[in-house]
Amino acid sequence: MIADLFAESRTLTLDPGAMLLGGFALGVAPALLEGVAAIAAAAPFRQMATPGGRRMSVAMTNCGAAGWVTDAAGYRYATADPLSGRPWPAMPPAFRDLARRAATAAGFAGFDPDACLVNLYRPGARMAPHQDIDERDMGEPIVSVSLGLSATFLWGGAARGDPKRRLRIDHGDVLVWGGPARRTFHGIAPLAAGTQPDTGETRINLTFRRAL
DNA sequence: AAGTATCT
DNA sequence: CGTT
Repeated sequence: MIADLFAESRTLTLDPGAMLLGGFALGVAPALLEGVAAIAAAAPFRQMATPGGRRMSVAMTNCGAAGWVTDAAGYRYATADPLSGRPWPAMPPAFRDLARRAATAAGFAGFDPDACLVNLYRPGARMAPHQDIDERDMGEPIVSVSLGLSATFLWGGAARGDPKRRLRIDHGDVLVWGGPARRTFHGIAPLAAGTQPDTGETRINLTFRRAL
């Protein structure tokens, strides 16, 4: 059946423990973007500094009990926004629900994120390949939601120098990785300029983690 | 090094 | 290469 073939083509296994769920978040994308606006009103996007002193091209904020931060002191999770001293905005129920459903679809039932890093990419913004290794329990997966402008996702291997696959990720796509793929090096190529109906000239990424 | 520059 |  054509519909089944289409549905099949929307899911791609990258490696054992790593899946691209094409369009998985499309239906809730408007609700997610409303949530992002509310979060940014309370905890504005800001370009953090790496421990090496370079300003990141991606602007970030967080919601949930913990938020990922970086500054001269290093990479870590913080329960308060360093800009305001107040707790990060609560994780909207629609965020948590989407993350849990995506994790379950990828074989990680029971995922309960306590942190959501919100990344804002403008044209030229990028994320150099890295591992997500600041979380306490590496047995918990990562759920990454793409909204707005399409991007090129770089999917590497267990070592920094491993070759990277280049995957186009579009509005509503969700990537989930865990288990044997949990420490895979990954990144985002410099964002190409463009316009998208829901987010204008930007890409928004929501990355859900169990941090604490 | 979740950063960049520079060379083959 | 270096406010890792």
